[in-house]
Amino acid sequence: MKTRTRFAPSPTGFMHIGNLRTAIFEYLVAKRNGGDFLLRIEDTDQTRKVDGAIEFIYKTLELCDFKIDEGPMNEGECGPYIQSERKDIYKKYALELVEKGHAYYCFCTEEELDAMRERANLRKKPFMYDGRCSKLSKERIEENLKNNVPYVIRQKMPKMGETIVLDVVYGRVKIDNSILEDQILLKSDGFPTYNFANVVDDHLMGITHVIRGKEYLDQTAKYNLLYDAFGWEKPTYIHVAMVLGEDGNKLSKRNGDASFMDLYNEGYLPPAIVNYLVLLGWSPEINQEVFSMDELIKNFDEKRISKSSSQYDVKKLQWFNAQYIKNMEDQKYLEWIKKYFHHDVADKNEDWVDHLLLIYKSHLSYGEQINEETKSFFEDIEMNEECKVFMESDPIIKDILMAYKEEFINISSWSVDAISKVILRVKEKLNVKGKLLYMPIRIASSGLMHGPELADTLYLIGQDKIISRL
RNA sequence: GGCCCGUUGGUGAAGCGGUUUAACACAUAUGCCUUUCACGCAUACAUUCAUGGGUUCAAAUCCCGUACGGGUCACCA
Repeated sequence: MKTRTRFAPSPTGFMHIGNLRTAIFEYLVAKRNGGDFLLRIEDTDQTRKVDGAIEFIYKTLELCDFKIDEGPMNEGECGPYIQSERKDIYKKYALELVEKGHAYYCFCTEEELDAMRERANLRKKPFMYDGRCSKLSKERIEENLKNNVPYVIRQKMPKMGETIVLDVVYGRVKIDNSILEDQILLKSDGFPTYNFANVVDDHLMGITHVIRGKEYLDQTAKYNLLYDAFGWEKPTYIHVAMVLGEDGNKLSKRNGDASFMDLYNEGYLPPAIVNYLVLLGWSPEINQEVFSMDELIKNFDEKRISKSSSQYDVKKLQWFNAQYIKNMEDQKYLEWIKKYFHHDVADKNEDWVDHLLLIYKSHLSYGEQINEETKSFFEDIEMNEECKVFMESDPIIKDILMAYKEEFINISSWSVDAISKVILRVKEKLNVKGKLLYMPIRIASSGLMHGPELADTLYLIGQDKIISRL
């Protein structure tokens, strides 16, 4: 059987890295086995829909270099790929279950349910629907339906015994049937619930491997019961532990910026993000960390997904990103970094800009950083305390700076080479070296104690500006 | 609260009963290199695998309890 996996987000227009990481796993499982990766939109909750969300998801997956074999914008045989457009399908299958005696009509109103819940609360008992509507007579049901009494369809759960869930990561998990509520399959608005839609769609779309967050592990018992009721073959389940935020808490929109788009907009490269994320909760058998997509496909093995949750760590992401930046071709790098570079360069020529950007290539962790790093080339400089302390640490520094100034004024053709020679001459003239030779001029010209190659830096700041800053 | 799952260093993690005096990577610290900073390179960083017991000649690795963390119990997904 051909391996088929699916990414099934709800269209909220927001994708945090935990979701993305699930998509990565789904994609890799499919491609590792030469299978298909599908996109399905789970919009059964009509209140959460956001315009443009589908395009947003396509864009995100495309940036990450995931090829969608079937989805709402490139339909295959199993369409539609948007759940709200499959309403009739769910109803048909829900009715089939009623027919078979595995589900029943329930006419309890939300008010009635609330009251039951209230009563259970008072007795400090957890509430569970008691299945009273499953005992309704045929005539009563007929009559209610004829009178258009609103209804939901509930799944009939076994009251005894246990259901076994087999999972690639967590192994064999036993769930007591007595805790399973007669869950709603079809809501009174005719839409299916998430759980029901999932089972029906996964089966109809030929999904062989279901990869999802660990928070669904308990629910899987209900899924299995549903598959059994239909007489369908169950998929292979791969539940993955959560990704936690840097503070060790659950990721959330509020508490940080762990969204793919935010990272992308800050100048993190999608392949680096993917590479970082895939290693969060999964480790390859070989001792390697930087992987191309092809290498990932070759090396991925769902059996090596870890059971415990892992914490997101920007520092490591930054390291990955820096690796990817360093490995870019210069031309590609320039094209890319210019999207993030916002300083006003109207009065500079292109070579100057390229030169500047290039000397920072091996210094960057993410794109946006270029603006802060190159600030001293565009704005007035401001020394911090550390610099001031250094500048006053030795009286000879004044002489050193004067020497530089004189030399710079005398340079007739301003070039990196000429500047290097000046540095050498100052060194001999005043007999200083190391920090004392470099730091004064570095601080005076850029206001910083670190940066790329000094001669390049001075060259780019420009003769006039340097002299005036001295 | 019931049920389910997890627990190796600041972080990601390897490890699947003996060759582990716990790999590798990020971060951190120090040194080397470049007559500076960074880049790069090198070294250091868990006597110990949440904890208590047990099984075994031998346990991070198997079993049980405890603690802690997380998840789940909707006409949300």
